[in-house]
Amino acid sequence: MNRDELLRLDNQLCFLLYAASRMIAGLYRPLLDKLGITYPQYLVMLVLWEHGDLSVGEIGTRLHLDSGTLTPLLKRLEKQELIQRSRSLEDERRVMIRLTDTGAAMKASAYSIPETLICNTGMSMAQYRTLKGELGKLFDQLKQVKSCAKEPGNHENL
Amino acid sequence: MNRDELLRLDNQLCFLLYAASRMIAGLYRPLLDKLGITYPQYLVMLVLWEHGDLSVGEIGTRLHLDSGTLTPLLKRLEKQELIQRSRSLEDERRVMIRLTDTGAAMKASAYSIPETLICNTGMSMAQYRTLKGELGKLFDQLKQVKSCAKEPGNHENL
DNA sequence: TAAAATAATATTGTACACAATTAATTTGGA
DNA sequence: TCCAAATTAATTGTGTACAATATTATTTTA
Repeated sequence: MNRDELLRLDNQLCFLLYAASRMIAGLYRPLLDKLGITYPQYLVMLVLWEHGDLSVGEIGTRLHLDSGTLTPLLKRLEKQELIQRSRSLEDERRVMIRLTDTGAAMKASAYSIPETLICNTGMSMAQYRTLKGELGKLFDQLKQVKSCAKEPGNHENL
Repeated sequence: MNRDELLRLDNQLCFLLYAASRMIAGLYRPLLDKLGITYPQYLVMLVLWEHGDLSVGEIGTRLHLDSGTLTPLLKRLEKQELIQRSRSLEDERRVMIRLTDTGAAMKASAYSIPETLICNTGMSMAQYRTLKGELGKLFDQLKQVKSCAKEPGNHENL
């Protein structure tokens, strides 16, 4: 591949990721509209349905989001009465997120979403598994790169 | 997989896409900071470097972005004097985007980016090719789904 | 144990995304 | 030809992302 080929949009893996991610989020939208939540809010709900009460930071670790993103998002979920936010008693720096009854009950309405979505993408089960495997590998590598970049003295390598 | 398994974050292909896409964008950031542009702005520059002058709509078709996103982004690129915006003379609805000399010259500084980035992800060449192939397939299928949804009378299927 | 370092969250500011609406222009019939 | 439909961008409003900073609470350490 020559220099110009390397810069062609179609040759950018990053663009495929970027575009596919947004297109998939677009497929979620009509399903999540029925629940009255956005796609990032849905990811937060998934984490809470799976793990129960978590602090803002623990949610952020799992979703790779910081408080700048999560704080306003969680306030919106609180306004919808899907979660409750409260300072931890043991450590008053932490803000604990707890599902309300409404929020916990929403899980029942969500069970059908994953399958509907895979179906709507038009992917075969084999294709789904392959892609998930490859993306999982990339994801794990990227997590390593990220944690490596955070080590002291490694800020200039990237 | 039972119902609860289906809703686990780790089982969501969409989350892998979403997280990996943002992490990759994070790897681009230090490289693009040197050029003074953001990742979506870089994608616009890629399209212009590849195709020359294009209308706002043509850029949007290639990047799957609408004028609500592109108009302010392009105004920022114009302020940096990387592009020029001007109404088409043949069709005054269209706004043509043209690279300035500075914008065209920036391509030379970008040639090294794709390889640096793949290297920084830690992916092998084989892994890169496999993932790109699988993502390409998904992308093409999603494009079909999207165009299908746009056909009259198909709004409720998704 | 008091000051310094660290940690957790919130806030501020900039830049996307995208739905919905608006405005201007072009096009295609009746 | 004239006008309704379609096309193209811009605008408005909401909701992420994320860097940088601020704030408050905890932990370390001198």
